Amino acid sequence: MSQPDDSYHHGNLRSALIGAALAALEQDGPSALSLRGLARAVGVSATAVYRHFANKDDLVAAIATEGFEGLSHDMHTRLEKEPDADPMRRLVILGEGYVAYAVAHPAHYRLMFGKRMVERAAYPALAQAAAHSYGILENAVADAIASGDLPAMPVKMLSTLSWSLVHGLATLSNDGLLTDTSLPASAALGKTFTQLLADALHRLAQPTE
Amino acid sequence: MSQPDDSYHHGNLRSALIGAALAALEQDGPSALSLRGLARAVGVSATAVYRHFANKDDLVAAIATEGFEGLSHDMHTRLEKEPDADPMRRLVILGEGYVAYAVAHPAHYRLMFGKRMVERAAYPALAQAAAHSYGILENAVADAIASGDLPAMPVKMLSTLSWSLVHGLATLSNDGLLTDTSLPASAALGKTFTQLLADALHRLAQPTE
DNA sequence: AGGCATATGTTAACGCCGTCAACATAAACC
DNA sequence: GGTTTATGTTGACGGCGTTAACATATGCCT
Repeated sequence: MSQPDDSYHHGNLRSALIGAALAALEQDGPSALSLRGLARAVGVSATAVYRHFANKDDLVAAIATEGFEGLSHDMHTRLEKEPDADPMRRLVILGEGYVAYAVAHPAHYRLMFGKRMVERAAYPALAQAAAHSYGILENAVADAIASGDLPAMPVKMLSTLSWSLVHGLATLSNDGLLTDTSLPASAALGKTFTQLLADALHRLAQPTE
Repeated sequence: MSQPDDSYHHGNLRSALIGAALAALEQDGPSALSLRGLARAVGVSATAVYRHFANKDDLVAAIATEGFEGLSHDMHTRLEKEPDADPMRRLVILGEGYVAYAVAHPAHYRLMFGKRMVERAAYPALAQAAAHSYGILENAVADAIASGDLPAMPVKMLSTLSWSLVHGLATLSNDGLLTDTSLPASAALGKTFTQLLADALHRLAQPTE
């Protein structure tokens, strides 16, 4: 009679709140997220939230942290599906997966990079989760440089370049800026762009041959 | 005794409000932007704002519109400074300028792509200003394709790719995600990345030579 | 110049929000 | 069994966006 997940005082409020928050996010967008609304949705008084989160930023940070963990998990899973992929193929898998995750969870993704999260320093778990996600990319880039598939430039440089590309595509798509009908869907663009960048940089790494 | 800019009922409230909003934005970030606060700063009652803006979104849209106009102006100015630049050089100028503008006005830039602006359809002036900014980039990409400097791919594809890169870099920088000390400043990264992408795509456009 | 229509601004109020302080109750532990 | 601790509630405060009703200045028409 003690599942790790629910069953005590009033149910597992903390995770119930996060669940309600995710639902509200994907349904009504980040601006509609309110602590009182969540409490209402879960059937609890407004201030009960403060037994589990110091304040709204704290809740948002927890959700953002979950987002980065989900992203990392997603990318690992995709990599494991192709164990024999070479470094460049792994990079493309990551880029494609990154964009796919972002467009599959637009409001969540927005929250992960939202305004209040600029002070990540105050939320170590969030900072660590974000750093871990980035680390997956950085490792793949480092491998591709080591194998000679990418130009011999600083790892952080090429990692940031790649991250910028997929993050930019993801946010443009989630913000509704890519409405041109002649363009493929954003998830497909993620693959195309990553592949294109990989090919172009690969070519750059082989000077004359 | 009738300058076009101020002097009537209480001063030019509309532009005073926008000015106060920009100041508040750069100082305290977008989340601290409140209509009541602006009214207070300008020395006017809270509801006076509604004589000039239908609601908060309307104000934000006006500010975002100004942002895109400023961005377009900035990019045009940079292009005019190098009248003899070839298509690829013009692309690099645009990419560098884009990032420079974003990091010079971080809060303003965030607002331009903020959550509430997803419904750009409701604000034609904003949609048009944004489309114009994008058009500058698209023209430059089209020229570079026509001159054979970029691969013969759909213009919108390469334009969106370029935009994604600089937009991603800009937002990552503005959100404080590029804290690695070994990395150059974001404005410099803007130039580096754009140049790198241009070189790589250029190389891709010359298959075997 | 006088008078009306319009543009602009104010006061008061509503319901929402985040948050705090004080109080209540259930669980856990000795 | 009684106390500590975790969890939840009520009530209140000030701030927010927004509306309705009222006030005043400006500008236009004759």
